[in-house]
Amino acid sequence: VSSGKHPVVTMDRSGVSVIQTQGNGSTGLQQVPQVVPSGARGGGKATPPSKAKRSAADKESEEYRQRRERNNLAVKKSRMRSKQKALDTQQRVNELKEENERLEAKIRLLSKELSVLKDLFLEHAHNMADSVQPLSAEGPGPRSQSGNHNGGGSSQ
Amino acid sequence: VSSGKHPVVTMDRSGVSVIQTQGNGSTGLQQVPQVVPSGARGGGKATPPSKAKRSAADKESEEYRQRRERNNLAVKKSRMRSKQKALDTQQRVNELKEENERLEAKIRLLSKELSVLKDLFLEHAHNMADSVQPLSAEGPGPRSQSGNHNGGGSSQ
DNA sequence: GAAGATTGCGCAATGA
DNA sequence: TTCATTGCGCAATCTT
Repeated sequence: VSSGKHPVVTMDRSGVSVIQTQGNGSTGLQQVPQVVPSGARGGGKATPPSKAKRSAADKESEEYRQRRERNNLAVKKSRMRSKQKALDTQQRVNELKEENERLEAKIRLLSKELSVLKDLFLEHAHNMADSVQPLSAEGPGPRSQSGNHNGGGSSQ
Repeated sequence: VSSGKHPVVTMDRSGVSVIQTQGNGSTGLQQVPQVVPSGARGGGKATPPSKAKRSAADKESEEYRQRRERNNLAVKKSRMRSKQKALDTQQRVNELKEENERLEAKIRLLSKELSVLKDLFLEHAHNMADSVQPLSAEGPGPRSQSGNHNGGGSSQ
C-alpha cells in the first residue's frame, strides 16, 4: 500500500488489452458467463491452436490462463475483504457515536448529583456558621435559598 | 446504489469484449450476451478507416473514444472520492475514540469528586447524630476512621 | 435521453 | 513461485 507508480504498459487506445491474440483468425469465442470457477476447468476445452509449450507469457498458454484465473480469484477475494472492511469501519463509527452519547449522558447525571451534594453542603455550612456565631442581628432562622447552587465546576 | 445485477458480459479469453452492440441502435431491450462470431467478418480486418458515421459503438469511432475517455475520467474521479471517503471514515473513528477517552476520564474525575463529597457527608451525619444524642456511653469524641466511604454508586 | 457517477470485472505490475 | 494489492480501462447500470 505504498507505491503509486503505474507504467501501464498495456492497453492501446483501441481499448483492447494490448495483448490481443494477434494472429488469431477465429477464436472460438465462448462467452458463457461462467460464474463459477468450479475449481477445475475442464469444461469445454476449446483451446485453439494446439501448440503446446508456450512461454509463460503466451496468451494462449495453458499456464497463462491458469495464472489469470487464479489472479482473478485473488482479486475478487481481496476486493470483497476491502469492501467488508469499509463496512466494518462504518459500523465502528456508529458504535462509537452511541457510546459517546451514553458517556455524555452519564456525565450529565454525575454533574447533577455533584451539584446537589454541593448545595447541601453549602446549606449545612451556613447552618453551622449560624449556630456557632449567633451574634448577628439576625438570629438563627430559615436561610434564604441560595441563588447559585453550583460550587466549583470540574476542570475541563 | 442498490441493484447489484451484472450480466457479466465479459470478455473472451483473449481479453476482447464479447459484446459488439453492432447495428443495435434501438432502445435496447435486453442485450443478451450475444456473442458475435467473428466469422461474419471478412478475412481478418477490422473495419477499415472508411468514413465517419459509426453507430457510436464502433471502436474506431471518434465519438466512441471520446465517450471512453470521459468515462475513464469519471471512473478515476469516482474512485478517488471513494478512497477519500474511506480515509475520512477512518479518521472519524480515531476522533471518536479520542473523544471517548476524554469523556471517560471526565467520568472518572466526577465519580471521584462525588465519592469524596459523599464521604464528607457521612462523616457530618455521624457527627450530627452524636451531637444530638450524646446519651450513649461513649461521649462525643473522635470518630474512628470509617472504612468504606463510598455511598451508593450512581445508577447506570 | 444524454452526461456523469457507480460498480463488477479482468489484466498487468508490484508487493510480500 | 504463489497469493495479495492496486491502478487502469471497459461496459453495464444507475443517477442526474
